[in-house]
Amino acid sequence: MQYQCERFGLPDAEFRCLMLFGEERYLTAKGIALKMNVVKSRVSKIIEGLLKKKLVQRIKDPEDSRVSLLSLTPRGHEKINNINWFLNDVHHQVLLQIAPDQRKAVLTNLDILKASMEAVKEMMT
Amino acid sequence: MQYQCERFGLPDAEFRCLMLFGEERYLTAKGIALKMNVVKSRVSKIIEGLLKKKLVQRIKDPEDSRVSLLSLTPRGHEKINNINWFLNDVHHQVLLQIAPDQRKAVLTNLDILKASMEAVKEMMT
DNA sequence: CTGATATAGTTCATGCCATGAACCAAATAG
DNA sequence: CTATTTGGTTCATGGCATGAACTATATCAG
Repeated sequence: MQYQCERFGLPDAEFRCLMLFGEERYLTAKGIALKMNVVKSRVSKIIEGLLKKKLVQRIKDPEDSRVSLLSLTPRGHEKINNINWFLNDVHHQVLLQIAPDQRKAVLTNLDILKASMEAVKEMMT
Repeated sequence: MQYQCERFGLPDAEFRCLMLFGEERYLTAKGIALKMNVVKSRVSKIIEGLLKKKLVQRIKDPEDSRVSLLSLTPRGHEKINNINWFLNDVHHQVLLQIAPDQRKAVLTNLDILKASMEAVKEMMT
């Protein structure tokens, strides 16, 4: 069902992890755990899959030999580009479905809703 | 992480299944599979959990002895009421965060977005 | 009526998602 | 130089979801 992430031949978690490298060149397991909001043991597993698929590579941090630095391989870069291309296309199509004079309103109202939901979430701690 | 469904002491899938009984008095495994969009074997598992928690009960369909009819127990009704109460409260609070003269706009724009996304989804078959 | 087929459910093996505890090794603080 | 903290890995556990194999009942065709 929800495995349309299959579109890119990646399990969901690996997909999300891979996309993090769009923002930063090097990531550590800890950093990924933080960004993905999962525990580090989970990250180990995810990285394992990505390494096996040769989408990321791992080098030792010269400054701290406990940490390993993860970065994209060429294949990883290529994959991300494909994904972004697809995603942009979909977003674009959705916007095209909306009457031109409404597009802006939809977007700003979405932001308002988001902010409201986050405020409530905050309140509910 | 996503287990805030823990709030109601139910795994996510059981929660979603339970809520289906708000719409209909009796459900069959097949019907649940359809509504939840999962395969029937999965439904067996979910029902098992709900039965063990005494939230739903099962009787034989007198018309067709292959099917069993699921319905809420009193505890199940009570649970659903609690959940609905909570959900309504949250939705209400979110609305309260939005400036009164914007509320309607947010809602209608959300509908527009939803429709657009569904249209694109349709197109992409 | 009877045999073939369709339908409702269960069980089992598999795989992904996520957590938490135990553990190792390197870094840092006293 | 110990003691503690920190970055990672491994393992056990449990929820989510699928698909194949199987049981039992229902229905259809001859």
